[in-house]
Amino acid sequence: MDALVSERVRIPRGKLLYRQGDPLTTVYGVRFGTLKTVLTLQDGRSQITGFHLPGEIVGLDGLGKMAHVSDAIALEDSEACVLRFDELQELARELPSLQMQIMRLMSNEISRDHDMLVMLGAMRAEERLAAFLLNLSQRMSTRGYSATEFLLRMSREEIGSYLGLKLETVSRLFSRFAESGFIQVKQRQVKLVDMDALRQLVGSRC
Amino acid sequence: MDALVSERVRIPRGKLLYRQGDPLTTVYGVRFGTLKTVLTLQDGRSQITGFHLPGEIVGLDGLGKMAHVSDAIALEDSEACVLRFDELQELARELPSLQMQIMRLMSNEISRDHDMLVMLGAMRAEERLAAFLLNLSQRMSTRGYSATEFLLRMSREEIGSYLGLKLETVSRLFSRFAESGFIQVKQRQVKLVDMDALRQLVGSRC
DNA sequence: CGAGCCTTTGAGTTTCCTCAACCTGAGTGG
DNA sequence: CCACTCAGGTTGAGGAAACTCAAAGGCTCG
Repeated sequence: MDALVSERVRIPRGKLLYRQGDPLTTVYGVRFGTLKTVLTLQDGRSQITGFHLPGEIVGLDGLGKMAHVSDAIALEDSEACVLRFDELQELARELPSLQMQIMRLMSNEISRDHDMLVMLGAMRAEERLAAFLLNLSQRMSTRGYSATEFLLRMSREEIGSYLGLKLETVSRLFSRFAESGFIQVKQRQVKLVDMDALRQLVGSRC
Repeated sequence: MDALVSERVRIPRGKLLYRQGDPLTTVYGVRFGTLKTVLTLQDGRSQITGFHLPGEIVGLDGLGKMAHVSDAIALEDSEACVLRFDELQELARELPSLQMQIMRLMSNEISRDHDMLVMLGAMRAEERLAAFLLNLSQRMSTRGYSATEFLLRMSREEIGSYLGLKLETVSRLFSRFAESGFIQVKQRQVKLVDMDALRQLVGSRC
């Protein structure tokens, strides 16, 4: 796998790694930092389709059209390794396990997207934010960071865009969660105090 | 591709093709009929993640976990061809074009899901239904059916689940669209009268 | 240290949901 | 063949959730 990494790119905060419509010749593995992928409609409305942490692959969604279908933007100074898609394909031919690995990655992305559909389609604002925090917590912990205390790399507005809510709603929810003693928030520093309460929030509703 | 089709299965209306949690050894190509895929939460709430017409592949989302992550249910008497996944993988090794084709399929599904995320996250009820009808129209027409007149295979409730709305809301929207002269509806028979108006609905909002 | 962005909070509004009643049409049994 | 039943669909009234608009305070970064 490492043999594929032909080069690396640094993406300063706020800069694009790729742009909607760019021809797709490469996909990227996030090395460090955080990216968001954003899909923009003709009328200017946009939706964040994902936040991407180190170890995750971005760009796979454009493979069918051989062109990127979203913008990828760095939320903080980040680095990604470049995976030339033709080389990847070449190597996959010789290495069935890699082929399987790629499919697994894509399948997991589909699965993740379906979870998001449930979130946007069937959950209330409160539940969405709780689910978001728990998901982030889980991902941070698998990367060796604290599961309970971390820094949000994204603004309230970006969280809102991801969750299908307005920034004011997100802000109010943070305040409400803090009031209820579920979390502590100081700006973008978040501490999950009562994860069980959050889990119950997500799992509740009948 | 045809060599892969080891067998076919008929799925009578309302019956399951596979169930959430089933070990994944096969994926399916819809032959005729219509399927829905449904993701259910612990608390019983569920979300329809897709409607699947002939020519589409279902089951790819479970590949990462090697287990199905949704239920697939027939909306009408349907038939699917069974693609054994191990054979598929085997053949893909020899046939790079097939490998590419599978990736393309999965990528398209990711892309489609992202469009759904935008719909659920950034669009109003009215826009969602308009987008749904236009999408269905487009898919019917690529299958050789009329782009303007077709039979909905799903109930108002199922449309609602897919679009993140309640059945009453869907019903009211149908009535409103009909009143405005955009469509004609009689039960599940729909006729798109003014597709441009529908397109404008989707593309509006600033 | 100032400018601008991000965030918080409040008040009022809109959208969609909930609950409820009623209608319609397809299938069933007398 | 007709009345009955029942699931699916429509429509209305009222309410809740989230949005919009607005104002003010707090960080961050140049």
